[in-house]
Amino acid sequence: MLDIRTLREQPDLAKSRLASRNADYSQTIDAILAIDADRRASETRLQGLQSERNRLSKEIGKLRAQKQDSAALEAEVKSLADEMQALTEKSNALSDEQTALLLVLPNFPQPAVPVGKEAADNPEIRIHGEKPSIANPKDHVALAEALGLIDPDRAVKISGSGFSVYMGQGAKLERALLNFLLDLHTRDHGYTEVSPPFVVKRDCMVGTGQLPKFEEDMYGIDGGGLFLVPTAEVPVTNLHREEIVNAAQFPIKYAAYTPCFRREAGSAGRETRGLIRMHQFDKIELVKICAPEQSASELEALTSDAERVLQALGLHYRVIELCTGDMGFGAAKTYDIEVWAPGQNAYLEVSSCTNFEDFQARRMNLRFKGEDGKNRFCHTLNGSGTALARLYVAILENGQQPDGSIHIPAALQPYFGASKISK
RNA sequence: GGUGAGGUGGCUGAGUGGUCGAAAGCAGCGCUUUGCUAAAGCGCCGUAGUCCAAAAGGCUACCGAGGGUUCGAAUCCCUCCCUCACCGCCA
Repeated sequence: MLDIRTLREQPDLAKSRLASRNADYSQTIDAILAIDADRRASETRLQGLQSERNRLSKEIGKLRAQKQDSAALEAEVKSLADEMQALTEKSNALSDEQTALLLVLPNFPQPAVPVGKEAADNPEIRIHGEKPSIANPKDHVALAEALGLIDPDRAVKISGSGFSVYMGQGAKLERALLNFLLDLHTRDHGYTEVSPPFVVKRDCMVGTGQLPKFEEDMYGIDGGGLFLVPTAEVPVTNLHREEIVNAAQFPIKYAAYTPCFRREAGSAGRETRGLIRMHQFDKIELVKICAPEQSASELEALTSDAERVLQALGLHYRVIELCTGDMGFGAAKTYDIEVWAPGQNAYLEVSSCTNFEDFQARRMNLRFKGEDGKNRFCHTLNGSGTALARLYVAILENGQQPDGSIHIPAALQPYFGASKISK
């Protein structure tokens, strides 16, 4: 959520900073400012009446204490009631309206973020390793089915399209990856492991920015009061919502595994083959909470931590920076990490590392006490470390051998218990 | 799920209709004094909104949340949430 004061004091600057996103928000900002002015006028008037009421009520108390007649004053206070009631309702309605609009306004991209409209405009920041030379690479679906690692048909039978079932060695590979990733980040990168609920309240979804704007992409349950988590970002970042955290703990670093549930509404037919885009997938998420001054360098470190996953597994990847038009709703700056998948002849996004600055913190009222004693909003960041299904795709497609077996990267072998998968 | 108790400022905890944003203690900050690894005294010490060009300052709201009664609500009434204890059920 953007600061209403910024919008009020520098509306033109605010409009220009949002102009590079792929929608025009100037009308929304104008609407917010009109509501804000109306709201404040109503509140000022109301507060004047409240003040008058309070003053008269104290007079009444004094008169009664002295056994004197207070009927005239009581009538005067009563005469204020109708206008006070009307102003209270108006102020509340305007306040709700203002908040509702503020919640659908995206974050400002950082000034240095490259301006662009779509994915093709995202600059490549760095590239690691090289594409392996594999003659006539098979794709992961063919490889996995041949080895019995997944069972797509039965997944559809029990849950519908967009779900997967891992079987036998396939299931064990998934479990090995989870343990490998959590160990890597907690042991080598200093993250604290968190195992959160997979269901969260609506307020949490608003806090991290999934709601109210993207409800159609979420799985709501219990009449809309609870949601299946679309990413561990939601429960983990919200752990400290409505808190004033101790700045001495900064940067707070959490690593969490959860399954991720996404409707993927509107993306039917896109990248739907195999494990690449699903309604449920596993992911290790890295979350950081820090002071504003730290967030820029923490984003670089976070991205580096996620890259280490691919380096350790010997996978070729590249890092791109998202342009203004391609960045997520709450993002101020985002790096995507894309791993090479020979069977797809394409790079697959396996991690998205984002600095949200104070956008989420303001929504969830997450603060710390500054050195001057004032409460300030924290900065929040998160990044996948990494998504599992696409990493799984990369391991199968990069590890495929001419005999149909799959080579398991050395770093993963202690977790998997074997150096290859074969029939 | 049942019964009972309870939710007050960073913490403990008083307060059952009026001058209570709220006693007191602890913690924190500042000053003073004496000195020695601390003590005493004094002062300050919640959050948010709003008014003012800004500062200073004023005003309003907030005692789990939301409604209601009243001239006036931390205090009375209703609904809900949460915590604790015991019982029931259960992986």
